[in-house]
Amino acid sequence: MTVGIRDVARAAGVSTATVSRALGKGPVSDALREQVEAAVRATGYRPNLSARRLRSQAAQTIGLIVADIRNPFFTAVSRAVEDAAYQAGMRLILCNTGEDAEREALYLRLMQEERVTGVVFAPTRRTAERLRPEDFPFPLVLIDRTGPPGGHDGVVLDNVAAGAALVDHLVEQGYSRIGGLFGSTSSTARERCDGYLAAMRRHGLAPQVRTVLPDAEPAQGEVARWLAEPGRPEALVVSNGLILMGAVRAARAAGVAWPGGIALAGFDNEPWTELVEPGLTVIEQPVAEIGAQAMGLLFDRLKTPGQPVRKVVLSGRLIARGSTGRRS
Amino acid sequence: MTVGIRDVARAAGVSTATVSRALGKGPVSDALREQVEAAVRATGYRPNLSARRLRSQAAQTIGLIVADIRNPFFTAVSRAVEDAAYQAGMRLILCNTGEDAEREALYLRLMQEERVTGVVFAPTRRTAERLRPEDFPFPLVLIDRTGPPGGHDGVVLDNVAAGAALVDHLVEQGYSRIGGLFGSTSSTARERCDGYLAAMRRHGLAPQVRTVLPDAEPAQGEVARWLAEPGRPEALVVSNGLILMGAVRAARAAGVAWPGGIALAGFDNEPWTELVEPGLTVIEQPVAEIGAQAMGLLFDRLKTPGQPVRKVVLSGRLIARGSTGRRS
DNA sequence: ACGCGTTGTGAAAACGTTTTCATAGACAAC
DNA sequence: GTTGTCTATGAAAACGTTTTCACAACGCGT
Repeated sequence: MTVGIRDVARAAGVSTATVSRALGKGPVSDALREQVEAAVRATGYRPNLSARRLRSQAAQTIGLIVADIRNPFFTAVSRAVEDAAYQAGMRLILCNTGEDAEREALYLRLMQEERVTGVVFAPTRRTAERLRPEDFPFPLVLIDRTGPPGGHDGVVLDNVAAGAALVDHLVEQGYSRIGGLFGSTSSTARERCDGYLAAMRRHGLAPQVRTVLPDAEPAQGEVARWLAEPGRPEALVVSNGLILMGAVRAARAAGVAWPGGIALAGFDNEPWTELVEPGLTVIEQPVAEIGAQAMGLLFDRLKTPGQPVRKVVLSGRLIARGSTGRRS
Repeated sequence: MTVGIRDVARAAGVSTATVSRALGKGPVSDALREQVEAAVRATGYRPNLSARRLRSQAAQTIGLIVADIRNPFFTAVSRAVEDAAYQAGMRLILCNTGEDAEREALYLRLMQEERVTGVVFAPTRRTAERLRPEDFPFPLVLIDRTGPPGGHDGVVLDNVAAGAALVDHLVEQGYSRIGGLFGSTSSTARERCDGYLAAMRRHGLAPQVRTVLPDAEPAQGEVARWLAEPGRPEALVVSNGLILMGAVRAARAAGVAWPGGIALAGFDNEPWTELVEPGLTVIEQPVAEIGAQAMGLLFDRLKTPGQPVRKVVLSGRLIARGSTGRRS
């Protein structure tokens, strides 16, 4: 039925071993190599990667496990990861967990069964805490979210500093009743909250924190409720792009303009944050570099398994726009 | 080193065949099945999927090949495809081509070598034209873009109708000098252009068409140039979300307000199109359904290989917003 | 008591490669 | 001329499963 390496061997008048070597990097005379290549063209042979993987024990595959590819942060990171992977001759298996610990476990098990070369993973806080390196036969690089210190390689934003930077900026612009709305599932959101709290304390201001599932709809609901309350904040710091979108929606729906009605500052410099008047103040994450660094860490560990665990901490960049204009 | 099925068999005191059957669906007595399950737990056995695939000739893998996962249309579709795939117990291999025909060919070859169960593919026009079913040993479902009639199953938008609908809407709102800016690489863009042209003709208006690489930067540049010309249009129809973003950017940069300065209408109801004042008029595509239908077609063809080629044509929905407000 | 299908099991073949091992030949050194 | 070190090659083992095949044990109708 399907043409295999033995068909090629027969057509070229050589052994299967020689075909394998000619196609790979083994030592073969130029004459035979050409014969083999001709035979490959003649037969239309395509190697069977499952067989190759089984025999050579090298999957040449990396797994990418994120909460939701529709989150533009993960979209951008995944693109960088994919580029690096294919550049290294590896394929990418994509998994969306929807912030669900059970699916995380399921996919991690799947990765073991695939015998993948490595995994890039953005875990929920719950999973990150019980992630033990010795349970995984492959390098596991954490992105965006981080686990207990010393566990796995990872690349994250300096979330505490970023959270504080937003507060500092708002204070500088004349705001003092600053609320914080953070995602409930990730260590990242918690760190950003920590930064927020530290900065508020430093400025002698009273923090108001709420948490929410990190998606647009829950965030919109929570902000709508918040805006309707009597002592509502003058400014809001939120912990990611989806929540920011929910907040914008809620403010629009409530007819609250900004920065007049409520100042808004968040994370992720998505294209639309510049476009929605008068522009949203955000911390820009170096998304492409996060993905590239993650793959870098992964390849390094493959090359030098014994090396100490490394965490790359990247800095965000504050982009001030109209949504945090000076308080009048 | 790594624990295999024979280790489990030894631990359970049975043959490897029995282990395989106990884990799969073969007939095994309850007693032995329990013994096997215990042995699996005890040994921490994880099946090797490469070996399983090699032997059973069922890859349980579907490939997804798109231009760029960062295009929100593809992001949303891919999420739907992934959901359907994992629900059916299959994994997803993701590939970005960047609208490059060479990479498309590369990835299609990769899919053959992976012996995938099926592929969902959004080809460039160039590739779509030379896509012959007999070259592929697996079902290939085209999304968004379409090939020559009768070639492959596919699910697309009714692009001609959608392109015309935007023109009709603009005419109704009082515009007559309506330009069209379309992507240069996809059949989709061409069809939307056809719809635009037909509608313009029907209304007795003179069309002005330009094409551009379907990404935000090229589009922004083209629109900026266009706006600077003397006989510039009063309204612009563009063929996808990225181009729309470029157009908005260019209008902003040129200080041209809308709908006053230039009316804007495009495709893809991304969240930000509602948020950027006064809202952008777009054709909404049923992204989730496109992905789901594609997988449906794929599974149908696996079940009934001989059935005639099917093309599912879905309708877009016009969402009128402020960007095409009545011409004053 | 006999044949006969059914069911559960194990031995061994098969899947399509890569890799190990053995060997034949070429060439250099003594 | 013998020995030794290469290099290119082929035969066969190996990778870890599933599947085929053979067979024993069992219940059933005659």
